[in-house]
Amino acid sequence: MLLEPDQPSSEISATQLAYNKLRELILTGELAPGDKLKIDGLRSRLELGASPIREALSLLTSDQLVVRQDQRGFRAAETSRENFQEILTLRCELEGMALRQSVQNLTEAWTEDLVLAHHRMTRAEGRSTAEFELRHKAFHMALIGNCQSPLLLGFCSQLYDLNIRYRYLAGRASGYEGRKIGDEHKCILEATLAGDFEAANGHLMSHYETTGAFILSYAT
Amino acid sequence: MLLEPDQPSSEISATQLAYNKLRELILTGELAPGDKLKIDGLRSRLELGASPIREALSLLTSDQLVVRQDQRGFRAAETSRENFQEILTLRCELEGMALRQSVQNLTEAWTEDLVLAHHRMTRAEGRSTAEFELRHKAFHMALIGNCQSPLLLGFCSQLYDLNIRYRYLAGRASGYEGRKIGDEHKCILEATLAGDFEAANGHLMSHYETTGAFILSYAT
DNA sequence: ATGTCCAATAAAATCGATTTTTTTCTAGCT
DNA sequence: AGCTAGAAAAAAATCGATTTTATTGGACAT
Repeated sequence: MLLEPDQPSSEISATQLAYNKLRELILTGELAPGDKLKIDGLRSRLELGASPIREALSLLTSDQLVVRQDQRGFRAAETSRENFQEILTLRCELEGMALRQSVQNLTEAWTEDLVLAHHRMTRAEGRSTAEFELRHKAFHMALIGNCQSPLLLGFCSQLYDLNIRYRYLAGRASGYEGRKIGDEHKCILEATLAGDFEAANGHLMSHYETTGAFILSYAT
Repeated sequence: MLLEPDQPSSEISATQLAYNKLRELILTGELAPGDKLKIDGLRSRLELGASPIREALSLLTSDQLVVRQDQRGFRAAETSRENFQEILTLRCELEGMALRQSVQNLTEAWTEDLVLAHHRMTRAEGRSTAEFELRHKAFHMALIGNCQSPLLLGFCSQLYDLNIRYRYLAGRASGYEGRKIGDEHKCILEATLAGDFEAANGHLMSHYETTGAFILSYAT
């Protein structure tokens, strides 16, 4: 018989590790927009060789979180009011599209995924920001996860990340103060479970627009 | 005085070179769907070191042209009928969206871009496939290039590439035989220049649907 | 003073070699 | 025969060092 030797949480490649860490640093603003990302600096900061770091930076470039300059290295992508608007608008359009398709294909299995994702998010509300943000994204992805288009989901995931970066940059918790965020999610969930696309989409869009307006009011 | 010493066409990084070549090889099917992409093999084939090749493969992974497997290397992405359908559908939706916005913002400068792109495409008709495909993509990107959303353009560009790969795989020229492709483009162009989104979109969509049907009829 | 050229420094990009991991092959066992 | 374990081979992933490219600072000439 073959026993699994209790994999010691390694198993993950240095490239993946670098990607995860750098992504986190940029999303949270610890690496600020426009910052030069020197290979040597990151090498000592992450205690990794140049190769996995360069690979990770290449991946982040495709995610629009990093910009590569000819032979002059990498920087964290700049931010701007226009860029934020663009992300917000496009996100609404693509997620609306994906939500419509998801609701059209409504199944019992997906219903269960949704309920579960929502439950996990509410349970994570008290915990760390990182934990909640993870569950929050999972919930939003679950809402559109039944759309039968992996490519569209990938685009939405990317836009979600670009958007959340602005929320971090505007200061922690911003966008959520003074709102019953739990209620908003509940409305979206219930309309979706009921198969009512128009209602669900309305709630979802106003959820985004409200958060967006908050963030814009904070921006330079 | 400072003379430009007639840059000897280098200036391009090994990574970019690897990216361009590999992308071409995969799009044209010279590297077939599912093919194992061994670093050593590519190293000798492209006469480059491992680092730029790995970086290029990472970028192509984000493009969905390559798939990375844990610590088991890279392969050319698989193809399937469903995947093609997904690409086609999503492309129609996103390009429709982008075309609408482009037409709404119609300007004299953009009009000129369009006419120019169309002219270059028609002039390239007799020349090499590579030359024509370049101009063909440029024309289609120009049609939606006035939409004021770089992110959306990026998505469309990616979908265009994924789509054209299927056209190559179905065999050269497929999708175009027995059609007056020039006329189709002309219809799209003229409706767009006239600011008639509905007409332009109709022509564009049927252009894609027709090509799509051709390709599907060839697929396994 | 201002601008240009050149040397010195710093950083990016790339390569070759080493280390890990996966895959393949073979011998031994039931 | 079929299966498992372990050795050998192959490939991926990573590292350290080298090469190339960009940036900085200073001397010289206008």
